[in-house]
Amino acid sequence: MSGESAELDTVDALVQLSFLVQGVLTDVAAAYDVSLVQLRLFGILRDRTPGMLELATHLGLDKSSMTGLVTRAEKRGLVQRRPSPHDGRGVLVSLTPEGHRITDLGAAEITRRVTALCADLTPAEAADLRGLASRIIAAAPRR
Amino acid sequence: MSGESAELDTVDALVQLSFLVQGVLTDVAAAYDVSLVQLRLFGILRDRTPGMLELATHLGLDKSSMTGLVTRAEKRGLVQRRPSPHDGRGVLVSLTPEGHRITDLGAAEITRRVTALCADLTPAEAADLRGLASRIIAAAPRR
DNA sequence: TATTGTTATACTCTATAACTATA
DNA sequence: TATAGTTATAGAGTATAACAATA
Repeated sequence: MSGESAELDTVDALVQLSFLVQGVLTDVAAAYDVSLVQLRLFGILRDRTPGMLELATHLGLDKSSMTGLVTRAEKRGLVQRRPSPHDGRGVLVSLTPEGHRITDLGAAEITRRVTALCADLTPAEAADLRGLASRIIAAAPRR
Repeated sequence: MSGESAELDTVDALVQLSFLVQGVLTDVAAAYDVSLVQLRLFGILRDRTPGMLELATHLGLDKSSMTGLVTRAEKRGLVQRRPSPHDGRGVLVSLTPEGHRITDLGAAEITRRVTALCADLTPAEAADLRGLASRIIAAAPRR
């Protein structure tokens, strides 16, 4: 919440760091002319071919919000809907080759730029940071 | 970008941590029925009484986006516009008492919940985390 | 009846371009 | 001319409620 720099307490440091990282994610998404939510959607589709409800759960959205999200990505040729073979009501969403391509490029760019943020840390310090962050993540309630 | 838990590299750990913290911020904002951007706006107004262009710069928005943002907050009685005494074209934006109230409550709640995220860290570990995060923030290009 | 997904509707947030009014 | 701000417009993203089709 606070202002420029100066001495930061732990809460301010974590909040500002989160804005820094999210800024990178948003920038990278924008470079491919998609939103951060779209990029998260594509990240999920990298490993899976879920239905609309499952996607909505993972992204924390209402199912009705998924319809527009997927439709817009579909119109741009980045994802596709296919009828579920097991359930006549369901559709399965998957990446197209083009969607896969920008997902991979985006992920690589995110890795590059977040790594660059840590350029001033020694390998041991980066490992410390990874360990502390991982413990916070592991302890946090599953969302 | 990755999935559940398992071993995280430094980039994944920072990305997931940023979502965790941003989730807290968004939750707290939603508890007061405002958006995260609104809460950031109020945070700026805590210390200052800027004009629209200055606000737009701080929030990384176009000036035209500020108009609606401020107007919606103004309609809810959380901020107010006053004509600038020095420049007949300008307006100065400030918090109302009610706006100040929810800003303070929101900030306290954020502190509480982000601190809770770190509950499993020892004081020394929290200090390490603060130091590492602060260095990343200090090294990052001013946005 | 319950579940999956879409549609209709309404609102916030955002940007671009054109405009008004001051400087 | 340049600057501060608003308006008009368009589109993404979101939710609620009502709906259709299938289970």
